[in-house]
Amino acid sequence: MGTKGELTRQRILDTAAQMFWKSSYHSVRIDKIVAQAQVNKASFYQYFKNKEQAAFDGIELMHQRTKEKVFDASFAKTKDPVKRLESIFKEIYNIHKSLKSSDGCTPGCPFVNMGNELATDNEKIRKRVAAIFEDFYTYHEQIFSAAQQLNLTAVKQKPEFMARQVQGILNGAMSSAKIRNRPQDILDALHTAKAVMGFV
Amino acid sequence: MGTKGELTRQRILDTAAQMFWKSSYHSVRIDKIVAQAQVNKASFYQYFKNKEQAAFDGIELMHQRTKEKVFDASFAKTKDPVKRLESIFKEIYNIHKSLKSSDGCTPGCPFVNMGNELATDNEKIRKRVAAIFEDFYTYHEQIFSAAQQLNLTAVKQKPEFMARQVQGILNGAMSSAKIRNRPQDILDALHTAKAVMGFV
Amino acid sequence: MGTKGELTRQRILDTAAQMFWKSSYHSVRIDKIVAQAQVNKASFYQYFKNKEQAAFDGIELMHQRTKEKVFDASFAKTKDPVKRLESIFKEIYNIHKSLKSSDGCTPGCPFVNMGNELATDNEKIRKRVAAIFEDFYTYHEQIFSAAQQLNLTAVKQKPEFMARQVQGILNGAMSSAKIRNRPQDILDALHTAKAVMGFV
Amino acid sequence: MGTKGELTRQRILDTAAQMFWKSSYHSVRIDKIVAQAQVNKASFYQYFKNKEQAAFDGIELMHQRTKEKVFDASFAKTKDPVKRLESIFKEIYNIHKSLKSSDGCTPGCPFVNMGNELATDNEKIRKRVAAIFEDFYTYHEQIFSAAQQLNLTAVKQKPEFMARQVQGILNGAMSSAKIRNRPQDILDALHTAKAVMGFV
DNA sequence: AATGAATGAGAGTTCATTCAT
DNA sequence: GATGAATGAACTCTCATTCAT
Repeated sequence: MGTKGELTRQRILDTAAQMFWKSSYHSVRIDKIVAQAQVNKASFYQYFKNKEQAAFDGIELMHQRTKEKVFDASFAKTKDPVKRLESIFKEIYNIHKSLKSSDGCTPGCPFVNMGNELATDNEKIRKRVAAIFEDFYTYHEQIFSAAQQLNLTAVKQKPEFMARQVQGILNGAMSSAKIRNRPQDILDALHTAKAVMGFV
Repeated sequence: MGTKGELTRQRILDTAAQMFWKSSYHSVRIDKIVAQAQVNKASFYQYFKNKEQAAFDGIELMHQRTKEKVFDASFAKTKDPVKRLESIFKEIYNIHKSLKSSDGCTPGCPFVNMGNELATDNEKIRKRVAAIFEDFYTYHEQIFSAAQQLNLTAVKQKPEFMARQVQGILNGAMSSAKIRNRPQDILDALHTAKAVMGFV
Repeated sequence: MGTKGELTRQRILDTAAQMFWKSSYHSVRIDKIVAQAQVNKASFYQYFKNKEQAAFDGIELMHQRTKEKVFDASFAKTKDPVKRLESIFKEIYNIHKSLKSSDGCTPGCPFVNMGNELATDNEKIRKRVAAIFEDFYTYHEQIFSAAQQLNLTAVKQKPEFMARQVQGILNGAMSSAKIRNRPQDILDALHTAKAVMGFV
Repeated sequence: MGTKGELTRQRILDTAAQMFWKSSYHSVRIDKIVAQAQVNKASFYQYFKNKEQAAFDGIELMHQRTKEKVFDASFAKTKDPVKRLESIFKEIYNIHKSLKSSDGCTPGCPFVNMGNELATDNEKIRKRVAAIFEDFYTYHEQIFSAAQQLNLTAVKQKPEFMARQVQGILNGAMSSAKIRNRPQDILDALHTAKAVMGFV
């Protein structure tokens, strides 16, 4: 687990995931990853079959991290479904705002980025990204179900449907934020998500 | 105008734009474009300074085409704001559905695709894509303004704000459709867009 | 002779010769020549078999021009051998000085330039350049012979030998002027040439 | 220092420098260099940023080699200024004579070749070549100064001026040798150089 | 566990040249 | 006599990947 090799692997993976997120799969070169991670290029291939595998594993790393820092963290803060939703959007907004300050870039959603870039060329990656969104949907479903049970909404949609809509709004907002280089777009979309869910 | 060279340029540009859309900027090789367009590689460079320029011009081609076939066409069909919105989503859905049938791919939004892939690496492209969305916003503004004037909605938001939200929903839905390989996601999002705009 | 086609040919040839002189054979592209000469690229090939032929004919054009403007002009001015030599160097210096003023470049000797660049790769060009120098030698021979007959020098060398030495000094000076971007080097070498010839 | 990579770099550089010398910058292709040096093309780019850098470094290699084998070697042989000058010309002549025997080519001066070919297009290279000649001038200055001090010459010129003249004669002679494919021209010029310096 | 070095395949781009009108 | 358009071949340079130690 905490062996030297495992630490090296983690460093490479972390570096790669960040770089893919902030730029794109194709425009990040192995050379740059290993330079940034301060490892030899051959070490990269000791831990990853190829670039695709690093991207694949990198997405999963981002998944776990997003789960923990955004979704689970938001759920841990409060039981109120509305506040949970607010927290999710705000956490993502905060990340983007601080990245824009430090790096000057608004990277958008790592899953949408990689998914959109590779979906039609790489079925394996497409499916992995799709699966990650399935996981995120469960959080939105919980929020909406709870809101329905607590009579916090009059909207009659099914939670599974609503979950996809809310994640779609969030994804659209992150693309917007990236393309317009304007993190605020994420926060703006929170209002829309709440409106859709019937959270007055 | 209709000169032979201009036709060749159009053929290359059309081919390139389609390929970039269905795959991605980086994974489309010049070799493949010229093979598909049935021109010599040197001809490509007679008409385009470089790959980036072809992508740039290709985005603009898609912009004009989308404007014409989706937005203007939807506006020409009817004056009813709700129906106009419905038509926009449905046109896009139809395009995706038919592409999935013919090519097997769900390509998503060409502007989001290229924007997300290149935004952080290429400011010129990012700005061009952002400008295209500004143009699309004007349609949504018209729709929402008209709806307000016709008392078709009780929502009090500003049209400029609402326009961005609706386009965001649409973009999110196209990403979803691409990543899940499910054009239906676009149609599903129509319901959400209408809800947000207060179109009962 | 003065036909339209002949004029076009002259314009191309003149342009090409100038460009080869100021840059180099390989770094001047046909595209640039025809753009500068304002002719269609196919016209270039109507008048010249290929790039090499244009260079070949261009050298000959420069030869005729140099003969006329530098050597014959210097001989026409005076019968005094020393003044003839001085005039040759000064003419060449003036050309370089004025080119540096107008174009910012010190192009050196067109024959040495092309000869040095192509001699080992292109025997045809090498021989042509060598032949041009043989022609120039005759002027220097005349100068030195006359000086000997007029007792203007005590140097006993053969005129043919001396001619090569003087042209060598001149060529060395033009290379120096080009590489150091300093036309004055040509004028400085006049002193050396006179010393070698025994012109006190 | 003597690492494997450094040896590879040296092999590439040595090969490139020789090829540039014997042909020209533009007519030597990377493909040919790597074939000759028996390395992969990518290895070339591991050690050199680009072709220009290889040429630049190649010039410096030639500089060091010429310094050592021609100038320093001539100075090491004797303290007599006249003999030192003779040795310089003779060494260069020998190199050319032997190259003509082995390769059939008379390559001329590597610095003049590259300088003349690139001076007007590439300021970086021009300056480097000019700097190399500045270095060579110091040897000629030493020779002429010593000759003056030893009363071996009656010529009153300044050593700095004389140095440029002698190197000019040498350069002119090497161009002549190359263009006429006649190494003897270098030896002939020795007589001229001595005459100019007043070495009877 | 790590690294210096190498490489096949291919990327984007440019060139001199020719075709068709 | 001139031109718009096309092209094969080659160019410089880069990439993901592997070898040898």
